[in-house]
Amino acid sequence: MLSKKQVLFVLDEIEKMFPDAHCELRHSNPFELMIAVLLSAQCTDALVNKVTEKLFKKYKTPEDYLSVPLEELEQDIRSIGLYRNKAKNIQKLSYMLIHEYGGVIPKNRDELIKFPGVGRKTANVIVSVAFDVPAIAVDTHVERVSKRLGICRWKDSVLQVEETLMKKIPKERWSKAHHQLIFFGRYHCKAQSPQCEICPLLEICREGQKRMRRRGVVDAKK
DNA sequence: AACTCGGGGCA
DNA sequence: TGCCCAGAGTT
Repeated sequence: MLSKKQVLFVLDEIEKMFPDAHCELRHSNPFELMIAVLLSAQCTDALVNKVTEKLFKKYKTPEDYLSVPLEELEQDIRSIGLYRNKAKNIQKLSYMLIHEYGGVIPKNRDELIKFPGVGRKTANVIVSVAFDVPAIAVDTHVERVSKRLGICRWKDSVLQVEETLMKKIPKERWSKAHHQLIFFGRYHCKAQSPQCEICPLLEICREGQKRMRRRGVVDAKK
């Protein structure tokens, strides 16, 4: 596994590639962010942004989401997959927010996870982006990149990946590191086509070197 | 750990 | 056409 120093090298190299890594979900307050992150599950955020552009004009408050029939909210987010679950969760979440939290979104993970549709990953994004609380949300990109590079072990669970990242990265860099790993995973070290040939991290990347060796064998056969 | 929800985007 | 996408809840 990579040492702390090597992990910081990774982050510094990604900083050169993506100096403006940030949350790309459209939102102008914590409540909108909460809705947007919930909608983004198993879906590209470009699509989420397209939907929320209209959605946030129609619905401003938790009360707004409860003022329409479930079927109407479903139609408003229909172009996003899993829309029946998500519409139901948004209304339930809105009800809880009003009746149990006085309309104020809690700032700690343990409270946020109690909301339907909000898991550990979503909660981490909310606290880190909306409230500037240090956190590392492990999604598919962060997990894949961490395992390929050798920051953690291949068979690590999501929770183990998160713990390892927190251990190897200084707390003040957690939130930024999260977005850096996201950008690196989404735009460079893609699930289907990692661009190892032009990757500045190849020299310390376990999976990248393995891939290049495999490719060398293939090329030699030609 | 495996399964389900799911329309849109892309090869 | 087939496969995947800033996951979470249930079994």
